[in-house]
Amino acid sequence: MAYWLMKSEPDSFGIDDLKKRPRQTEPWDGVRNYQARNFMRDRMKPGDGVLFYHSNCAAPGIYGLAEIASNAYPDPTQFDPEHHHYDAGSKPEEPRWLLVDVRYERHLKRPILLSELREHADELVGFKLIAKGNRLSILPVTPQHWRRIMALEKA
DNA sequence: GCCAACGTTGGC
DNA sequence: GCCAACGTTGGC
Repeated sequence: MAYWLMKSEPDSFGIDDLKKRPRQTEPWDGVRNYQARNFMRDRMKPGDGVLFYHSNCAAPGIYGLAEIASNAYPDPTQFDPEHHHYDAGSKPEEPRWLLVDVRYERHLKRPILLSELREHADELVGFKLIAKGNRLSILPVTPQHWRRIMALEKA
């Protein structure tokens, strides 16, 4: 069992939206970065834990928990010419982009903001989220970092 | 809105 | 293979 952090912009799809979904589950479509795709394809397994992160908003931070709910499968939006994430170079017989389903677990009792995570940088050495210039939308989280972040929720 | 950091593209 | 130009991400 592994742990992940997944970013989303709450203006388009936040943790509240995930909670309201049928079966509280949503295909995580639109990932167009090879490193993030490879995490989904090669390392994510159903049952893995997810920190649901809100980016590009007034108070960026971790707002809830989710879990991986499927193995990786082709992202249908890559084949839809009308879709914002259409990729003309990807062929159905050889899909370039994959996704996983993500299922809502719970909101955090309180958000753990990026600013607070930075204050605890000494406990989170190596956590890519607080590294400078991080832009990856899916990040692995070590069990140690997961535990420390969970402890912050209760602090 | 600004801008630094990063990934991708494409000419050579 | 190099690297400049460009587009995107995301905090502030």
